[in-house]
Amino acid sequence: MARNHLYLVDGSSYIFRAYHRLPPLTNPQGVPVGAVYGYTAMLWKLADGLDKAEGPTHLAVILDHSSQSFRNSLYDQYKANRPEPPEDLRPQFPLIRDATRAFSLPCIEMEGYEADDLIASYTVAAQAAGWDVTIVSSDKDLMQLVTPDPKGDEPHVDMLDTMKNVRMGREAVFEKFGVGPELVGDVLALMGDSVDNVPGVRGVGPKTATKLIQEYGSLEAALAGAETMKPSKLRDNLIEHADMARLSRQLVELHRECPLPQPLEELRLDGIPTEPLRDFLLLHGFKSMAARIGGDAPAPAAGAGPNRAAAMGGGVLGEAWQPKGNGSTAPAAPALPEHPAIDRSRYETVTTLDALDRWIAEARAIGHVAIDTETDSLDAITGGLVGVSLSTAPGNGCYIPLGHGGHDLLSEKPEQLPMDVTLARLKPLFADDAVLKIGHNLKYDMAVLAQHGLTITPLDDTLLLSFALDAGQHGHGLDELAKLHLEHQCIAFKEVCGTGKSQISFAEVPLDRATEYAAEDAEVALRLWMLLRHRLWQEGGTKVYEMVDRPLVAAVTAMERRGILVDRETLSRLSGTFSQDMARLEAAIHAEAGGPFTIGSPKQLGEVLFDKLGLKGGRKGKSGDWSTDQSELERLERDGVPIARMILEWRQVAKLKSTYSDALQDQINRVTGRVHTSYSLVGAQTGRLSSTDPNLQNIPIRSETGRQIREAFVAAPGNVLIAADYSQIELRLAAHMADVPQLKAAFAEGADIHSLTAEELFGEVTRDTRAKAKTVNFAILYGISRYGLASRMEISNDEAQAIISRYFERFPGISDYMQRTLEGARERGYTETLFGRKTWFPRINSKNQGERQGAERAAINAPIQGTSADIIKRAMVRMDGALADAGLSSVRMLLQVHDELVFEAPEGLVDAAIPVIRRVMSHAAEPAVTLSVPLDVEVGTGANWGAAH
DNA sequence: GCGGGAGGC
DNA sequence: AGTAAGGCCTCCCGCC
Repeated sequence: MARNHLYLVDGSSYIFRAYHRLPPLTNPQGVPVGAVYGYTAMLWKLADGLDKAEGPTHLAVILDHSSQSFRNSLYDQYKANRPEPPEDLRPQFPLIRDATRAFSLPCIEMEGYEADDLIASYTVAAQAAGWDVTIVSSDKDLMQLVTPDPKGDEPHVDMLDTMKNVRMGREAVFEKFGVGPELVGDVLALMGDSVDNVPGVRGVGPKTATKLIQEYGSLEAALAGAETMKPSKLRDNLIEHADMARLSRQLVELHRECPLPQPLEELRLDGIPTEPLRDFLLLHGFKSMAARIGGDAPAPAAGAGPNRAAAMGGGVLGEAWQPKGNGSTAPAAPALPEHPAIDRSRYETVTTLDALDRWIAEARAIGHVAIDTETDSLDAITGGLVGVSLSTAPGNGCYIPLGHGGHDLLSEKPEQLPMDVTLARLKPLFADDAVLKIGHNLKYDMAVLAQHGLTITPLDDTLLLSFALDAGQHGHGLDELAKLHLEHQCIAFKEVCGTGKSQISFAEVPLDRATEYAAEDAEVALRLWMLLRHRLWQEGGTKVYEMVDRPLVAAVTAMERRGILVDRETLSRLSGTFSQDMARLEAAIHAEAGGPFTIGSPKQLGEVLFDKLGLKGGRKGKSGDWSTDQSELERLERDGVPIARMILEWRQVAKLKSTYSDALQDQINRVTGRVHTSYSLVGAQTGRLSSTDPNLQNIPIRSETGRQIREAFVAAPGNVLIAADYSQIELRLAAHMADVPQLKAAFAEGADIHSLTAEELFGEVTRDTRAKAKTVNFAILYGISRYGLASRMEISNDEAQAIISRYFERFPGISDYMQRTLEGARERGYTETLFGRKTWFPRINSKNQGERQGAERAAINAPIQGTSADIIKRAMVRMDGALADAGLSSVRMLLQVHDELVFEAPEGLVDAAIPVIRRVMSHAAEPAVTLSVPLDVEVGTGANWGAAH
């Protein structure tokens, strides 16, 4: 018999978060109900988990009765400077009680006590009765209640963040505070809380507070130890504000012995009467939820898009709360309110400070704002800011021109606000924790604004939202999404600025036209955000978005801005050598061919080789031309055709020269003197990053000639480059995900994985069998076929098939994994990484064999490649903080190459940096995922990138 | 603007 | 019945 499990819902804090995270819905009476909707859906989800292992047997909602509590008598400033809740949130407070009553759930509040104290008291009482407790909240104060050290069968207390759908136990508390729950109060007392106006100690934030408590073991010990600390500002502050710290400790202490207004047993959850609930849902227009109760509720509107499938799930609630088979019964949302069509004539051009302030106030009042920046070039690192557009709701938008005109002596500079004054006013808004900034590819806007000292936080990015939901389904450009989701055609950039030679800078666009274009982008981003946020929340996928991609924006922006130093001299010397090599080879090739032709033209080359010279065995591609690819030329070379080798060499040198030694010189930024690549966070369907302008993820390394290019990537004077890469990460993940005991054991022991495979496949380990085994291992990751392996290994299809069969026999987990993955992809249409990142495969059930097989191979590869991408991204998100915590802020992460991170560090700090880098990377999967294989990280250092390997 | 070819993981 | 037959990318070039 499972024991009782009490869920305590922190209703007051939930509604604030729901308000900021959900679209501003209104009910048929025009009352805003976005937060109420979120709250209702959350209750639904919780009550729906009734029969599940971790689900509630008892449940109560706890609310703040009033803002007065014993804390006010301790400290009259407590919560004194809390801002008033936003206008459209206030009417939603009483509705929270209505919603709770509609579910016939107990709603507990008490004069003079805050919700936190009631929650603490119920938690303690339930624990004493031997119950488990889950606190539904993300309030950091409540983390003090999490059971410090769950042993065996003792009842436990954890927290559940329903918005992010994550449970937080002791580990999560550690991750956040660096100490166990029992010391959280001490940390909180030191750091203070500006929202609640808990004073703390001046100059002590979360980092220092954690460090002090870790070092001294408690607040009192830290205060006592201050006297013996070495003289510093911190020491002075600790001594001077010791009383404030002690007062703060009392303020954050939870009152655990409040009288319980309702006894524990009365909180039992055993069925929800449907009548009052349906009435409530219909009253507020939550139609699809109402429809799922059954009865005479009207069916959701036809064509409700993504909501429809969920709405047709039907009947869950009416049938005594049986959870559905797969357990993930996110309630369907009400149809989003119809917004008026986009009307560009309503946009405002902001040219006065009064108007600017009005927009800023509007953004603060509503709690979110969509932003977009316009520049005079695509280069975000040094491009000039031309204007900023804002939108706070469907139907509005403005453009603030800042850098128009002045480039053309004939045209006058239009009337506009001064840039410095405007940015000074926008700066606090863009950094305001209470105002969510929405945009499409905010990494670009962040880079542009960073030039002026502005930061953007917190943020939501519609590009990343779309990617989290629909990777593999379609592109994620703003215009494409507007067409797809809003049925709206955006003004194209080229309609405003033209193309080619006659293209003008955005700074030259007349203000009326610029306003239409720029404000439209902001409004479209805002409307998309409403839709996509909502879908993400319904369809799942928030975890990877919240924990990985969203925090990555700032990390990647910082890397791009840092850039990497490239030595022009080295490159131009290489270009010279390559020119000579090419001229020499060209002469020899022409002599051999009996006349000049364009070697770089595969068409001409094919004709020369197979028609003119009459070489045998060529094959033709679908264009009807002879194939002249590497394998074809290598075949000719083996047949003793000397021109083949020369052509191969010519191609290699030509590639290196045009793509790297020549092109990279042009990419050195005039202003910074460094090369700043641009990373796309949505460039690869699997979740990998991609790099462009220039692509720094394909700098040569395999050939000796190519490797010389790497030597041009150098550390700044006094610094060293550190290259850290995951060893065999994809094979390790395959071993874990497919659960292959031999492979896992080999990785655990640090054995050579290709040798092990060679032993298993061929019975002996030689240079030759090891090389073959390596090829097979990689082919497996890419979704093997006997044909592919045969051509790669230059053996017959039958031989290739025999090797594959033997591989599957030796490692049965691999073929099971492939089958499972494919079945999942066929049924659901997508695959998932260990962290829950989805990739869609719309062609997985195609009737076209080629398409289908291609999708199958991709589907086998995606979870492995994608999990690897998730892991290195998690490492990147944590890296700067970890380095800073270790006092290594001057160690800078510069590049990511899929399984490698490159850093630049002052010479004296290299030895200190390496263990930090290694630790962050090798533990990056944790705590979300515990791998059954170690993640080894190989680290090299050097004056240049070539030497660091 | 496409496709072949080649650089990386 | 026979074909084509390794995953994820970006960049350059010739050619249309």
